[in-house]
Amino acid sequence: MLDPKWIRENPDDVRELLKKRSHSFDLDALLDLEARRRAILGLAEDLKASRNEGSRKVGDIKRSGGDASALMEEMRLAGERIKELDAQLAEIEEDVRSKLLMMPNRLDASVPEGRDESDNLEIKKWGAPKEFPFEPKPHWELGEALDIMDFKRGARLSESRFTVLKGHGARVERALINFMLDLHTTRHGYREIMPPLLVNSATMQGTGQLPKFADDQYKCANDDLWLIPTAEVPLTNLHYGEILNESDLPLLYTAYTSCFRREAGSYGRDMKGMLRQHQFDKVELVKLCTPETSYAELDLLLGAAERVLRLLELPYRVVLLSTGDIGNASCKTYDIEVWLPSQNCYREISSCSNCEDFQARRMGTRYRSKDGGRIRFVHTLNGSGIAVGRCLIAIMENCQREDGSIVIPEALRPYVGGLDRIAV
RNA sequence: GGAGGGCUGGCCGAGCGGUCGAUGGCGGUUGACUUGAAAUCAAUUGUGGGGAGACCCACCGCGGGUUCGAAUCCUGCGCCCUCCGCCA
Repeated sequence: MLDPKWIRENPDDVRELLKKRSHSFDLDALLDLEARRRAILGLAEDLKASRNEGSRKVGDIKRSGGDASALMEEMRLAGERIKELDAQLAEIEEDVRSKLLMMPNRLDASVPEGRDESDNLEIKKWGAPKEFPFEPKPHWELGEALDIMDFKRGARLSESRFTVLKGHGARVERALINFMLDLHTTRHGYREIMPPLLVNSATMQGTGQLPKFADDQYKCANDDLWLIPTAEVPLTNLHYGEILNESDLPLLYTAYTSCFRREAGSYGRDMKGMLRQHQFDKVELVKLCTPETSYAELDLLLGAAERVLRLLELPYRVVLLSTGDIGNASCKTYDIEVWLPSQNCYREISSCSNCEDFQARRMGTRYRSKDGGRIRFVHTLNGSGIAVGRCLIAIMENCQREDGSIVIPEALRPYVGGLDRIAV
């Protein structure tokens, strides 16, 4: 959520922002509503001030044994008028808030302008795509041949975009989770969290999934609970409504969770294999920090995610998302894309964002600064560290041999009981 | 699912229908003492909103109601805790 005061004082900046994000939002309607809100607020507050004073006088008169009935009648009428104005105000305020919740975040100056992902800026490349002396197979062919991925039964149990991992497939998935969590907790200073996978509406609103993106989420029919689309949601909201001490910052959290996404609007895309699933595993990284440090923290977070791929020796590149591709809640986002030989291109495996105070405002998460104790909103950051299922795919495709077997990266072997190869 | 208890500031906790935005303690900040720290003492310290400002308004889980006036009375709801039942 943006600061409403900033919005009404800088309408031109807001208009430019909306244009850059190609976001259709009726700013004039909001500004209009805000003006009405303040006008009515002024009336109501003046009336309340006079009622407060009148009530004090009634008390004084009664204590000294006088007759206050005329003043009491006057105050009763004022009270009725106040009730009317308060009702109008409540309606307008709710309207303002629901509009504010639909607005996107501001953009960092370094974000390149563009229409879509083709305008993303490549920042760096690490490792070189391997040259195969044979035609590399896609992971779904490898997975079915090795009997470690079962798409047919996944679809039968649930529907399409659900996959069953079997044997070494399940084992490597689990090994990757442990490998990543160990790395982030022992080398990067993150605290491991095991959060709920079902969260309430307020929590989903805190990180920005609601109200705008309700269609992308799985909702429980009989409860106010939603399946999390990413551990970003429970991790970032851990300190919902709290005032933290600056000395406690930055807070670094990591969690492995399953993630659930309806993938509405992506019909037909990536239907083969398990690149795009309704349920997938992810290790997430989240930071709460001060505004002064958030961009330095973003670089560190990106580095932590990159390290996973480096240790696994998987070639990747980092791109800076353009204004046309960046998420609604983010000021600046780096995507890490891993090389997938079967697709002959890089595919997203991590997304690292600085949301500044956008989520903190929604969550009411603030901190008391060391100097003078001023209270300010924290900055929140999140990134995948990294998507586990896609990492499994990347290993299978990048480390495949001509005979259809897969070589396990050395760094992962301690996590799979020394297994160095998956073969038929 | 059944029965009971609770929800007040950063935290803990007191609160009579009328200067209660709220006693007190802890914590924070500042100062004194100290080479420094601890301890001790003193002062100070809620959040949000409106206004150029003096200042004003709101907030005691949330929403209604009674009243000139509600943290306090009535009412509906939510959440938390305890016990019983069921259960991995």
